[in-house]
Amino acid sequence: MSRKPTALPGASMVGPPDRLPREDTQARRFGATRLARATELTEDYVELIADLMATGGEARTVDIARRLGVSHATVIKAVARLKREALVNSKPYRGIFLTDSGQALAARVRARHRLVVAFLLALGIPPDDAEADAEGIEHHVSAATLQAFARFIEDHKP
Amino acid sequence: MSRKPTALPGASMVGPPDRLPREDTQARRFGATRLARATELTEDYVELIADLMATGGEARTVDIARRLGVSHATVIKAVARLKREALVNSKPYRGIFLTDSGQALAARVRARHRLVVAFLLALGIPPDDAEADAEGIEHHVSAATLQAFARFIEDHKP
DNA sequence: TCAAAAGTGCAGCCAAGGCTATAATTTGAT
DNA sequence: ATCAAATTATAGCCTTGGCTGCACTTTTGA
Repeated sequence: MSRKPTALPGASMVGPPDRLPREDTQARRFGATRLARATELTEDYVELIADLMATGGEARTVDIARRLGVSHATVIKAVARLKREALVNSKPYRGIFLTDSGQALAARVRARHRLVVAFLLALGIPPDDAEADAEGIEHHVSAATLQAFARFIEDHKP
Repeated sequence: MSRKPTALPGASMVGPPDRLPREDTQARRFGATRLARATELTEDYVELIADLMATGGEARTVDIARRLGVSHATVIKAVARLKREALVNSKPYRGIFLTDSGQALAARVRARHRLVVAFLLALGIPPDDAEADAEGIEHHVSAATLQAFARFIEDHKP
């Protein structure tokens, strides 16, 4: 069978950067996607906490759990992680609060989310699907794509 | 503090279906996104295996590992899971093969991937970003959105 | 006021998806 | 034919993100 030598890391690199999706290119892309996946939940939590505080004045474990559809124990563990990452503060039996960097992240995430939803709506996608899809898509949109979305919305103003 | 009653599951539902994103709606959306996340890797593997077989005639553990940028041990574990899910076949020290349902899934995933990339390109996003973003986005695109993407591409043919 | 309900926290379990290190098998070259 | 290199497999460990069950505070309301 083939047993092709498959270009070792340190290999020559004499030829032109061939136009085929080189292995390491794809590997880098997968790595990036993997990283994005890891930050998805963080972004979801921070965005949700900001939302709860904005509308109800406080973010409680049980509220987050209900909105996310997970058990409260899961939320407590996640919040512990967010605390380690200095995105939230909390004291036992007192609510959960965003730190400054938590708020900054929330603002960024929120803006991006709105833009993605607006874009999907401008494309003519039904609101329910737009919201649902945005939830998953928003975490994987590069700056270039975000810009393109914004441009499209601008060009399709009523 | 507020301590709002938060509409229990079986609750009356007398009032109008209020326009705010109801808790359970959002919870359902998050659940769906969570599910999508769980299937992402499956889809990536199946797509990659199909690709390797199409171009090189076989899919080997080490090839998959290199393309994905993970260790071979990780691949072996993932393949074991795919086997449990009846998407691939494999015998020790022999390659990895897609079952019928594996091939069907691969075909679907591949078509969707191409469509998403084509859409991003049609939007004017640079090829590199388009490819990278598609990798993450493709797993979160509903049928409705996919249709909208196809329509857009059609409408923007040169 | 004080007991029940609601909310919070903790321990321990599971599966997934990573890893390294070690063992086993196959392949290729001499 | 043999032996080294490549490939494949296994074992054991870690973290994350789920869960349930139990214990502990806080809040509420009779």
